Amino acid sequence: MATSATREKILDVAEELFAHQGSRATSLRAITSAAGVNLAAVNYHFGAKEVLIEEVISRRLVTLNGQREQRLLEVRASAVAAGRRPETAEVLMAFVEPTLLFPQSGTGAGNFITLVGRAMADPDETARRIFVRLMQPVLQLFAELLAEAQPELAPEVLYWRLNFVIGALSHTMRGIDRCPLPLEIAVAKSAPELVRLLTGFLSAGMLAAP
Amino acid sequence: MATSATREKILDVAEELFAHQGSRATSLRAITSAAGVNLAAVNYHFGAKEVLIEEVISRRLVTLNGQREQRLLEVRASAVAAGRRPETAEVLMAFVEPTLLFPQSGTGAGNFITLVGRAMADPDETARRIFVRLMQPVLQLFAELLAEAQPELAPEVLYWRLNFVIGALSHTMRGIDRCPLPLEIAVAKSAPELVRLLTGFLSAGMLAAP
DNA sequence: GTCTATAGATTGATAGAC
DNA sequence: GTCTATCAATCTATAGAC
Repeated sequence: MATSATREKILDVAEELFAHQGSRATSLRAITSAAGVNLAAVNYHFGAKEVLIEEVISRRLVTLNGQREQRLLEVRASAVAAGRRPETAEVLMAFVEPTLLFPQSGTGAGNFITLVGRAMADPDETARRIFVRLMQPVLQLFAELLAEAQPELAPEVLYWRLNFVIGALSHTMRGIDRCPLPLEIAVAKSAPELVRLLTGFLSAGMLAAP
Repeated sequence: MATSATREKILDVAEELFAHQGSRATSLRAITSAAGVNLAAVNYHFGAKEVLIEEVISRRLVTLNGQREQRLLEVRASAVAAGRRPETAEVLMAFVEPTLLFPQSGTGAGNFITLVGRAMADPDETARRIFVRLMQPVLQLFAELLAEAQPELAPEVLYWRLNFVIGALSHTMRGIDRCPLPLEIAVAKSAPELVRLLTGFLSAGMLAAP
């Protein structure tokens, strides 16, 4: 049996604590006491802390990447059907929108987006390796579609611009429930507004003359 | 006496290990054995691990932020002298160029840029708090100059675009000595090329119609 | 300033009763 | 499946000889 009330409770609490402190700084005792379960339950259900980390990441990331992939393939299909190239703006929207709207998809999903926004920058090998492996296919597809939208762009320019896109997006993900930079002009924005602001910024950057 | 061979050796090794594993995952034993000094030397020279972390960050960040501030003030001064507004592209260049060229300013400075690129996303409160405090003044100045360059931009749009800039830059900093995203088209670039690519991308994003 | 030795706390993981 | 109790390892920090 894959599901169990205790198992799910552990996953939910671990997700929240990992998002705000990192997996390395979060002890199994902190998780089990906050979840109201016994310390030994973690090892009974997951075997090791590393497996718990992997499960916390993959549980929702598989779903999110499925949404991203579907949106990207729809963009490609409708471009092919119309006999045109995909547009940079719609490719970016297909990746960014599911990501920033994901917190609305279920309780605790907001913690998950913060967690994933940190995963790529995480100095902890364990978490980063798991994350990169799960992201590789959809990132590859994302890169292909951006290349189809701008075939005139040199591959290395496209590669680094894709990195700028991922950097801006993951920073936004980390700050989605609070203002990321502590400045006087800091103003919180709703997720749909952030989608619009971010895709507008990124489209202009991608389409800039090299 | 502020300098000592042992003290500097500890700082250099800690900088490298912190950059690649994070401060939390790096034990004092790992630092002292790699540095070839005694374990107790850390507490003799710094008093506590937290102070060592602060020292590693501030040692070079004060210098880097000084360069950034000087460049930003020069941009403002030359605009005032010419009776015009600062240009978005030159403001971005004043912040980005010293950052990405900093690794050439001394041995081990490349590790520092990787470290700082991670600091803002670091889940560890200690490192992030130290970092944010040191960054606040120059970030404030950076935001002011971007606002002077584009006074028509609503403050909240400017705030979030500044976040996109910082996100893209810090991601680039993390990957300056290797390719950040594991894709087939990954190609390493020299620091001056990255400066040009990044500022071009960011200028277009900042200047996009809202 | 540098060393050995160790205190004192916390960690991930497990054994075994129920 | 859940619990108590505990092991073995690791960590930061310090005391005190040299």
